[in-house]
Amino acid sequence: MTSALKVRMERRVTVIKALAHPSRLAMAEALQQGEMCVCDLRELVGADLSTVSKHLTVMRDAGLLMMEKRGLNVYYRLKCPCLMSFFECVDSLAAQPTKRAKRNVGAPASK
Amino acid sequence: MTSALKVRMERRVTVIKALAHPSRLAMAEALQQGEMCVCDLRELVGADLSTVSKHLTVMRDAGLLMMEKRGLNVYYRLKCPCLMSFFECVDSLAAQPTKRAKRNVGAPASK
DNA sequence: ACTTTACTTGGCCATTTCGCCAAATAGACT
DNA sequence: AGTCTATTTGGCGAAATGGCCAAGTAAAGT
Repeated sequence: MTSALKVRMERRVTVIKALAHPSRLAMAEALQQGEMCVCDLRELVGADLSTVSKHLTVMRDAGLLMMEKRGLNVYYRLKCPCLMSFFECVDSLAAQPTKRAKRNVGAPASK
Repeated sequence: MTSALKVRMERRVTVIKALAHPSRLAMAEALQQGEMCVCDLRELVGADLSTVSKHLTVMRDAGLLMMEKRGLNVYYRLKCPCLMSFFECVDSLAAQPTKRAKRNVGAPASK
């Protein structure tokens, strides 16, 4: 892999990895409706506040989110307009029951 | 997080994780030009053949790729038509220099 | 100034992912 | 039958990721 290609891929991977977790994905989807504060997002995913905060940091570092402190609350919002079509693409793949049969390869075809 | 939401997010995450690695991403991009055999993909990413094979398995399990054996070679091709617009979305985010200042900025250029 | 509320950060441990090597498999060739 | 050649699989250590607790920070209220 050439150095230039590698750099380009690594930049992409940073963004993709930021979405590669159920809680982060759920938060990203929810934020399509508009900004939310950390405590609302915490309620959505039901994890420890510190865990949620770290997830948000990952997404922010990747450039997915903006944060803004107003009063005691910190509000996050999406930075990109294209997540919707991205999710549609992912869902079209996720819908397929494509996972290979694991372990039991030699099983009799009883179906 | 409701159980239904969690399941939906986990399915998405499987697909997204399959793209969340520089080598896998580079292979997915290359496969947009058409099918390639494992040895070609190995040359592209420059890793051990066994490593490449495992990466391909991850993408296949996620439903991103189809495989077909012809003669001695195994050919992989993309299963989805929507990766292009997905990459455009990701790149639009990856282009921004949004990463917060990290601890060690003086990173080595490349290897 | 002290307290509360809303979050972030540090630390630690468990789990997952990655990449190499070595061994197994499968089709083609002799 | 054996022997290539192409690829997959098993195994293992190293590195990255995730989640909880505890401690730190910052704005607001008293």
